[in-house]
Amino acid sequence: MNLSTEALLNLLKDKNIRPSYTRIKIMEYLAARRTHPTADEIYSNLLHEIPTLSKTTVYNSLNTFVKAGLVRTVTIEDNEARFDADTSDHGHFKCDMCGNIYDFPVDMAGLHTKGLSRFIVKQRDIYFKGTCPGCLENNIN
Amino acid sequence: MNLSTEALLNLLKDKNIRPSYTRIKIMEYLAARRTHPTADEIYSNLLHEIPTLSKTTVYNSLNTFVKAGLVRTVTIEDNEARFDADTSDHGHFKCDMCGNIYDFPVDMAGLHTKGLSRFIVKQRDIYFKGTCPGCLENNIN
DNA sequence: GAAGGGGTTTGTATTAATTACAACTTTATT
DNA sequence: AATAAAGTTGTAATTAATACAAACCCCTTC
Ligand SMILES: [Mn+2]
Ligand SMILES: [Mn+2]
Ligand SMILES: [Zn+2]
Ligand SMILES: [Zn+2]
Repeated sequence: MNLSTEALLNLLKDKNIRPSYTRIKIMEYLAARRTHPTADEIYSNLLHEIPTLSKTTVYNSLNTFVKAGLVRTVTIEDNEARFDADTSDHGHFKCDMCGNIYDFPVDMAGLHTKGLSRFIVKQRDIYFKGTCPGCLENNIN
Repeated sequence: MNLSTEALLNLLKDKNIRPSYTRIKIMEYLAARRTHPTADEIYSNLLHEIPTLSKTTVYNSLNTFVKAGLVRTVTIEDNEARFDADTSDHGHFKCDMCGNIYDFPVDMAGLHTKGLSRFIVKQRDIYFKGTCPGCLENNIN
């Protein structure tokens, strides 16, 4: 990730998404970090830069990106969707103490499943939960 | 699954969950099917049998079961939680046409991941999306 | 440069899943 | 039977997400 603004502009154009100022800012925000933010987090953090920003626009833009395949939804939590500009194969780990969501590499080709021979699989999501190294250290009682 | 009512009763007792009539009915409903119902589905379908049932009770019971590890939450959709009395290792496939959620076997031990050596993993969820065989057949245009 | 049109953004209202909470009921204990 | 503890219920509150119409922006055409 961490695309240049120009590379990002072409990414949107290729998908026939008009690269408006707001969309670029939202996409830049997502592409620049690994934090898998919620729509609300994106809205709150961009409000300083774009004082007229509406939360509906954030949702509209994110839905546009997801439909185009530029962004993936991370549903590791049951109460709110998170977003990820990294659409390459990887897993997500959520720490039950700090709430952070970490990326980790997964060998999708080596993932052995049964009974799906007649299914068409379009998307694979792998979600792990537990405790992260940082929280394990801080929690030496 | 498809436990006898007695086996189910012991399951609850072992976890120090008092086996009330409502809880048994909810647990039986879950254990008897593979459909991964929502809280609302459980509520609607049990209302005939338990006319005084409250939706809050369904949520309370499900949360109790999940905390005790008797039921798992399936967050394959971003808008509502689904529930599963089968807590053994298996994956979930959601068909984007009919919306059905299917179980499938996964070799969790053979799942190769990297960078998690210092993490404590407590839960593993595997969610696939695509089209199921039934919908593929019906859709021969 | 005014007029028009398509796409974008915005604010507000609405929907819907989930939780909070206090009153009420049932079950267990003495 | 009295009392305490746990479970259930109905209503209100919370909150993520969508619906929708008005306002806005940008580009083309006259
Ligand atoms: Mn990620
Ligand atoms: Mn299942
Ligand atoms: Zn942590
Ligand atoms: Zn299907």
